[in-house]
Amino acid sequence: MSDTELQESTEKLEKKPKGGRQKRRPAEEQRRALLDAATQMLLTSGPDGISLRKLAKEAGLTTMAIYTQYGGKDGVLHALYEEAFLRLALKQEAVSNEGDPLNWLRQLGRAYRAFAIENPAYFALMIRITEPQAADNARTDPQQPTPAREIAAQRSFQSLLAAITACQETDILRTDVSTQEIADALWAVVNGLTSLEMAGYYATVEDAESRFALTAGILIEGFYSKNFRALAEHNLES
Amino acid sequence: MSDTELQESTEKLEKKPKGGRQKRRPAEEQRRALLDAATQMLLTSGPDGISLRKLAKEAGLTTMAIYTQYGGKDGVLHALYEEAFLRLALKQEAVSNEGDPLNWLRQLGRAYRAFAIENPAYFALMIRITEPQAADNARTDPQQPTPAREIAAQRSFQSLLAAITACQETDILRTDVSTQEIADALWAVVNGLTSLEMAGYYATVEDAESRFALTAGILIEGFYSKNFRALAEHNLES
DNA sequence: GTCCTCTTTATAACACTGTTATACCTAAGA
DNA sequence: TCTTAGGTATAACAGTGTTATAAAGAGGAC
Repeated sequence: MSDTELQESTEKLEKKPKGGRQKRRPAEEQRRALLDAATQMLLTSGPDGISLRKLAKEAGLTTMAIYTQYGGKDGVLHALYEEAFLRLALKQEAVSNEGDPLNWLRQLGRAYRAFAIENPAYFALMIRITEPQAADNARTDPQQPTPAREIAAQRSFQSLLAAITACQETDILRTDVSTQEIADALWAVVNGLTSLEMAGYYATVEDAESRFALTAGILIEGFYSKNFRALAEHNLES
Repeated sequence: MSDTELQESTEKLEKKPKGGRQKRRPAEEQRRALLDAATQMLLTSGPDGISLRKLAKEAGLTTMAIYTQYGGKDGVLHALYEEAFLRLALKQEAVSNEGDPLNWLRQLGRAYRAFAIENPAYFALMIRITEPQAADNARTDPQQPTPAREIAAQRSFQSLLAAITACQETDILRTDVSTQEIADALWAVVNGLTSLEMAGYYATVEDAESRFALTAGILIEGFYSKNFRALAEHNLES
């Protein structure tokens, strides 16, 4: 993971100066120092271990700077949240999309799980904001997207949609179900399995891996096209 | 939901008096008053809205009483957590287990989702403690069960295991995969779908229902036995 | 019934948290 | 250079969970 790539995306979020008046150099440095300290704090102590006062002390600033730069604790968490999705997206995009589209799809699922295992703090943050809070709220006002709803528009979701589309175009997966529906189903399952594993539900890594392979595998097979299903069964018998 | 049933189970958790010396009547009343106030606070303000000071004031006690009765905030949350699983278990057991075992299994899944929709605060609490925290910890010391691991031993899981066993005995579901494996798979999917819905991922209730039906349906079909699969396809064609 | 002991109380303090009001000061525009 | 809008620092505010300490209560022993 290159820092420049992360930096690029982070700078997009920079607030545009309203009146053009700003201490520009120090402001960017502070933003970055703050985010770096927050990242470090997230990795070592988890999402709950982040304290504004410790954060300010770590970055050599006062708490007020956090408010001017990020608007408060929620702003810092949101920035980390976006960085988490960016890191996931980069990992998804690192999966080779050449060759068998079905293998590509499977590798995407494995990459999702691998990301959670490698970055448990980031994963915790991601599903934390995905927490139950405003299911009704989301329905009453669908125009205002809930954090969870944004995920569908995230970069990391694009790889999944592309892989499924490729599988549908090569007559591996059914086309009588929309790409979005298949993506939703696969995401729900992969995320559900990974969440349980991270929560310590499975006793061993082997257990977690076998459950993941079994469940995700069965679901994907359920979306096989008729032709591909016949082909797969034929190959299995011979 | 009858209060007596809940009371029964709650009293099981009562700490046994070490020396036999205790103000018995007031102690039990306080415990209950505290838990009732906590339940009320959970339902109105969510898990984060619970404050020990407000709780004590609501129940007409001081904060110290909470520490002697529950040992602190974690103790209160744990009590609510157990009550949540008890309520879920009662809802699962209310599903009729007569007639078609496959229908029983399907209804159990729907009951899980219905519980979350009817009791969003309880559901939030349940998956909150199921949060990523100690996956590694659980693996290094499998004897000490993680909260998430306890779920498998909970009453609510027993219905699921029973339904799957019934389906296996009537040659509806495969027997080359263990009951536990099927239960794990179904739970991961149903919980994953429900979590996403409660997080506001699906725009409409119809969307959520159709995704639930599609994904859970496909997974269950993947566990069909050969005979039942042939039978199902035959019925579908005619 | 009286005394002793141990537990539960109540009060208050401790060490934090996120947030905000109020001055101060700096840096940019006219 | 002067003015002014902005960021900065200090400190206060309103909370939080937890804990030390002293007063009060109840139960068993005698």
